[in-house]
Parts: sequence; C-alpha cells; structure tokens
Amino acid sequence: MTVTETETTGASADSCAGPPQGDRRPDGEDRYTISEVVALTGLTAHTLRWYERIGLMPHIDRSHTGQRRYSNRDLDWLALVGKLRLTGMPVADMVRYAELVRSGDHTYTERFDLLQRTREDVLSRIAELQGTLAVLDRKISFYADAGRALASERTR
Amino acid sequence: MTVTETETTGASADSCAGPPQGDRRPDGEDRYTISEVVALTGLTAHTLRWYERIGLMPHIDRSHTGQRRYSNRDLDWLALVGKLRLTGMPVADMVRYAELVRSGDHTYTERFDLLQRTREDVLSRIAELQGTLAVLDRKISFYADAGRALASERTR
DNA sequence: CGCTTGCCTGGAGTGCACTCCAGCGTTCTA
DNA sequence: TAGAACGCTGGAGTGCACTCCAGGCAAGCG
Repeated sequence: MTVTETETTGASADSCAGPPQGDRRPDGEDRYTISEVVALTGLTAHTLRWYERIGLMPHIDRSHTGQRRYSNRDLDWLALVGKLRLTGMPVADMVRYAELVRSGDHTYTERFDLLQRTREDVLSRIAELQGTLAVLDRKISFYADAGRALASERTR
Repeated sequence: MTVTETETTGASADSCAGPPQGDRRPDGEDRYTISEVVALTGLTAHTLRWYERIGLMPHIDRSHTGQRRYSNRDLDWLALVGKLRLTGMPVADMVRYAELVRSGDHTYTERFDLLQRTREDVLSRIAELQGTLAVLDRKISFYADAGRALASERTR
C-alpha cells in the first residue's frame, strides 16, 4: 500500500490549500499557459520560472514547442506554496519540503515534523502580532486623546 | 499647550511598548554603551549604528570621547521599533514615522493615520496567518492519518 | 508576408535589511 | 604599562527573493 498518490494527485492534502479560487478548468483540460497561471496566482512569469529553476516546483509539462503547460495539480501546489510563503517560511525550506514530496513515502515523518514546526512558528508569529497590536492600540488611543486635547485647545 | 513632550520623554505612548524588559538603570544614570544596548535589545551594534545613520534613531548622546551613550528613552524607542519591525513594516516607513516625531506637534494626525494603517495591516496579516494555520492543520492531520495507516500496514 | 504577441533561456541586476571590513583611537584589567 | 577588549568611521559585501534583460523561436492575424 502507498498513500503517496493522494499527496501528489491533488486529491487530498495539497488540494485543501484554500477555496476553489475560480476560473479553473476541469481536470483533463487543465493545461494552463504561464500567463494564465500569472492571472490565477498573482505571481509573475519570472517568479514561476524561477520557482521551477530552484526546485520549488515539480517539472512542468511542456507543449510540443516547449512552452510550459501547468496542470490543476501544479496550481494546488502553488496555492500551498503561497500559504507557506505567508508564514514567512524561507524559500529554501519550501524547496526542502518539495524535495521530500518528490522523494516518496519514506519522508512522511520528516514532512510531518516540518509542518508541525511551521505550525508552531505561525502560532508564535500570531502571538507576536497580537502583542504588537496591543502596543499600536495604546499609541493610537494616545494620539486620539492628544488630538481631542488639541481640538478643545483650539475652541477654547 | 503642547503634548509633544509626553510623546518624546518616554512618559507615555512610546514607553508603553512592552514590559520593563529588565536590567534598565533608573533615569539619570541611563547612559548605556552600545554593547549594553546590544544585550538589552538583541540587535547588533552594526544595526544600531545603521539605524542611526538612516535616521531611524534620534541623535544619540556621546561620551567625551565620542562613544554612544543610550538613554532609557532611546531604549523605549528601540522597543517600539522592534514591535513595528515585527509587523513587517518597511524600515523606510519607520524612518518616516521617526521624522514625523521629530517634526513636532503638527504631525499628529499624520502619525495617527500611519499607526491606524499599520494596525489594519496587522489585523489582516493575523487573518492571513490564521488561514494558513487552517491549511497546515489539515495537512498535518493528513500526515498523521497516513502515518497511522502505514503503521497498521506494517503490523498487519 | 510581415507584424504583433507570447514564450523561451542563461545570466545579470535590484531592493531591502542588514553585516562586515580596514584602520584607527580609547578604556579596562593584570 | 602592556595587551586585550571595546568603540569609532565610511564604505563595501551579503543573503534573500525576486526582477529584468538580450536575443531568439513560434503562433495567430490582416
């Protein structure tokens, strides 16, 4: 038994990286040009090619003339990458994760650990941001008070 | 009437950027060397000097031989900068804020707006991170399930 | 057929936020 | 009082994540 396909076919973990994010074609007709992927993801064509060069993407299918044709599965992967990027995860770490996925089943625990660590990072970053929010709120209310004081000053 | 001093003396908005963060000396004896500030803030001496060069710090007091001597107020400012940095605010924007503080009372509304915008940014970044967390949790439970499946496979 | 548009490649360039260096003066400790 | 440790400056270098460039192929259109 293997469960690798469920990871790489987009039928499971990788496919749940967000809402359908519209304008996809059904599987089977999913051969997007690079500019379509630009429109769907918000990344630039440069960045998409660069992701491929550094090993952050699997090898992308090509047309008979050598142009890239992205699949729905590639879009799923890009959606996950986008999410991981939001966490501040370095690109090198995402490449590492991509390598693990490529290497097959025996990397499951390693992937699990990496995700778990990332999860912890996200939690602590959220906590940091909430601390910052508290500071901002204090300063904002300070300025609001100061503004009122100056306003009442002017009307006196 | 002016309220600027309350902003710049550290008696108010700037001073509430966090807990006392220990080992400070009382006001009056607050002439920290750069290495003391390194220990207190976690920044490097290089970074502290660089912050000063780019206008992110007010002019720092000097000893008779030209060495920097930081005050408690400077530490307060650095604490705020640290918090703003956590939000992902670009250094250039923090420099802008520093300039506003230096320019005096008439920049109050501008500072207020800047802080408010930053607050909104922080809120949406928190939301983003929570979305990412949801994705991570789904993937993590996928791997946990897969791990269990593989384990029961081995014992069968 | 020529023209525009889209895509390809390897490699160089950019912007940000530091980070380090050389060369020198000052301060502390044994 | 010698040596280590600390600090100073201007300017160069680093690492990351893109971003752009030059030069060229291929497809679609009037």
